[in-house]
Amino acid sequence: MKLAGAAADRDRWEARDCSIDGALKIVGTRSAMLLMREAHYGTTRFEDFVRRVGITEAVAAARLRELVTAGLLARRAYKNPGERTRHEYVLTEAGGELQLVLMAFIQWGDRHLPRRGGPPLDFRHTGCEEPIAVRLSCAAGHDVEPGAITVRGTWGRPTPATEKATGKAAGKATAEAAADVTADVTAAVAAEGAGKDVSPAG
Amino acid sequence: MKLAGAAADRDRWEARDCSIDGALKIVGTRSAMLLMREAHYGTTRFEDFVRRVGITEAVAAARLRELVTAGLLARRAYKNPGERTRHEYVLTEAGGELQLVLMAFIQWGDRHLPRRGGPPLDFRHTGCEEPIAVRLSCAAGHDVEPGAITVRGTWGRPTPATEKATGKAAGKATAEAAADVTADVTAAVAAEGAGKDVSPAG
DNA sequence: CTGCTGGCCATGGAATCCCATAGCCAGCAG
DNA sequence: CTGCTGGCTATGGGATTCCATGGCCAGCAG
Repeated sequence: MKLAGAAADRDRWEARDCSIDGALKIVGTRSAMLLMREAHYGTTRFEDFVRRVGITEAVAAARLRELVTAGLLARRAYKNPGERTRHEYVLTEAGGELQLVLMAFIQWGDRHLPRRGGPPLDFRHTGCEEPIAVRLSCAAGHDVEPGAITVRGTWGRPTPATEKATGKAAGKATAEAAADVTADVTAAVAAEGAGKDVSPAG
Repeated sequence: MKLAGAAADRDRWEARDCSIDGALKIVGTRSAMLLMREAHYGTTRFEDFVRRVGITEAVAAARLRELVTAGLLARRAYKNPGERTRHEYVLTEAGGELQLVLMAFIQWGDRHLPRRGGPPLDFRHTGCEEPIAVRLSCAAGHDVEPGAITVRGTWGRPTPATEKATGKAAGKATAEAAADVTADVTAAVAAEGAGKDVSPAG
């Protein structure tokens, strides 16, 4: 990666609003990540989560509640005929998109974790049956080699992307930052409060 | 995802050798993941890691040592003229390939974390300057939609992939598994006893 | 009414992770 | 020789994360 533009001097900005850090606050624990793994494998019931992940009910209950609050899972009532009403945990859109993170982990682990006998699971494209890989590509369709990434801060002078990315919500901050690029990062990038408003989807 | 083949019945196998779990043992803490982030942003010196990640020296020292042991970073001596010998931490190949995990986290966080003003960083393909995305694709070049993944266990009858994946390192296991598919999962994937009948799921 | 099951909460204790503070050591500057 | 700086190590305490055990509750079976 190459830092450029407003991000060029790494000591001038703090990565406080970093998406990695934010994501880790939600799925940063082993139990949370493995629960999401199980959800992607199709598990929906409390007891199945507990058994398949190998955690205690207390931890499962706490973690599932957090994941529902964070909008990665939705808790839904359902009822099989002749049975009592139960609850199931289903992936929301946000939870479903965690698939790329899970697949990236799996791909990395399959390649770099010392293990006897190759990867335990085989992931293939349904239908064409070719093996699946996580890749980096740009909007022009090019494969992106690991070193060919340029990172820019969006708080400085607007780039083609920040024009529309920040235009709607941070016009003021953009103007400020454009005027003085030095002492800005914590004001424009970092922050603390959080609005949470999540809608369960598909 | 669709579970198929030997993996079809989720209650018949344990995900103990799971790559996600294995990866989390190495980069599962906030400090480790953020240190890897900084390494990808080009940081190499101890003090810079401490300051830029915002952790204490004690934690940085411990985590860096673990990451070196795990093979994600390499500790190298170097000497600028007129200065004492110092050590730098540089990415190994395994560490470099964690980029997909980091980018997947960033992409997910940029889309789903509530935030005002859009993502703080902008990642573009060096040269062509188009925005970068993490994607799933198969060896035939197709984009893989989230639902179009078929997951199979490699411990059962060999798939086209396990032929060569396990062929070099676990030829014996493959032979055993092919001969008798029953007491397999615990031996190949998990580790604990639970020999039950397995119907050749498909 | 009692028993059973699935889903969940409460408690106590252990382990892990982190911070803050306070050193230690090597080597260059003075 | 002393001071200073970068790169650590040590100690003590707090927060988080987890496990094990046990209890609570809803609702269906008997």
